[in-house]
Amino acid sequence: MVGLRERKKQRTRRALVEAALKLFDEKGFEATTLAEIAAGADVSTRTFFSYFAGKEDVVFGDTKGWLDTAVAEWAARAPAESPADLLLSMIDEGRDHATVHTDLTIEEATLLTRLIMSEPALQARALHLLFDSQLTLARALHEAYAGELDLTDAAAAVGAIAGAVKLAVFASLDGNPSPDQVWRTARRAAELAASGLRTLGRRPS
Amino acid sequence: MVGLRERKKQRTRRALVEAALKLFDEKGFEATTLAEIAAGADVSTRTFFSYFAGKEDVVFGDTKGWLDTAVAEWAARAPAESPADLLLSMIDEGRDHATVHTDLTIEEATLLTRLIMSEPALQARALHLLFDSQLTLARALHEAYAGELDLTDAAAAVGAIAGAVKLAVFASLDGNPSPDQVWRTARRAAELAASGLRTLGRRPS
DNA sequence: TGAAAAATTTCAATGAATGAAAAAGTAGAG
DNA sequence: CTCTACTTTTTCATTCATTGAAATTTTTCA
Repeated sequence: MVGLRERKKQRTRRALVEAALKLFDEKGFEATTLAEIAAGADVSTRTFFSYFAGKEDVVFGDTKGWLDTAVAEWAARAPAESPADLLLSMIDEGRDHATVHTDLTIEEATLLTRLIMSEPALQARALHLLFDSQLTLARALHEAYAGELDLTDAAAAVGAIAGAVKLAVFASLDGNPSPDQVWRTARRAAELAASGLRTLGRRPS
Repeated sequence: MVGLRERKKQRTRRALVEAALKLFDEKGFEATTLAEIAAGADVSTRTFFSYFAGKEDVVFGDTKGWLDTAVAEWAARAPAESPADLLLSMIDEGRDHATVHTDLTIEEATLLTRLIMSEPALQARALHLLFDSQLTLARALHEAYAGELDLTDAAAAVGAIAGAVKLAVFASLDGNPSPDQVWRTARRAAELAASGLRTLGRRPS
């Protein structure tokens, strides 16, 4: 089923991503022009746009796609657990999910992180992506726990966990933590949000 | 100290904002060109950029400025209350703060909300703005509660409250709520985050 | 092979954003 | 009032992202 055409397209796509990442790394996101990326992948500038909707999309690849898929899967299981527990287990499983559904090397992942951290445009895009899936998840939970959880509360719950994790992880990123440390930070933040902030105030671990 | 020069600049700025808002309302954000905005304010296109860094900035005005100011003020008071209470009181006071420090009519505010809700680019920008001040606030809290609250926990706390409020409010916006209802939603979401999500699961109010 | 279908390239335009130099307007001294 | 220093605005020219359309090349398959 994977004819020459498909194979070629995949190759071109990868070439574009690699060329782009290389250039972004070397000269920065802003300073890299689409013309250069296209040249690096040996295609015309116009062709770039039949693979990606814009410069930023090279960086985020199919993030939206698998975020939506993951959200749908989790939501489907919802009724089995309490909202809080479900949200927590998502963090844990997200870890595996991420490693499986992403085809990036550690180096690439690190580079992407650095890029997103430093480029405002990418940061904004990332936040937007995250926000959208939170909304999707909230709606899904609202459906899943029909009658027990109104949309606003579902949104508040999802937002609280996601917000806690997001900000905690980001804040911790300064110290160049290992992926493992990042996940630990995420889990702690999620626990904190689930248990309530009132438990705060004294020295944490 | 308010010579002709200053007055004129303020007038031009207001003219630009008004022209832009009018056009955005009529034809949408994307469809409006800078040339049209400039024409509407009777200045050259180039002049637009000496007032705003870009098209999006017309919409957000000095949001970043007063967000930062507000954050600084709140953080200064921090040691007086527990982190959770401080965060909660920020919601309440934010309401007054917003009405005082904003020079928009209700109609304009409504229009801006609609715009931001519908234009992805503006949404992304808004999220980014919010994110930045959360980070600032988290750092400020970390300083304020020196020794008692590590940065990651501070970030988690701020992120949880802000995330809950953000998503809950956004989700509730579908029903064209009154400003008052919006603030109530915000407060409920904040309470929820502060008390912990585990309190969820049964019918809320 | 020889189309039909799909992808790529070329060409042309629009619109945002920015730099630089020329032109207009404003403040203040005399 | 009027000249000069200082600011702002306007013009002009350019770069770059993004998009549409037509022409061209590739791939697929009967």
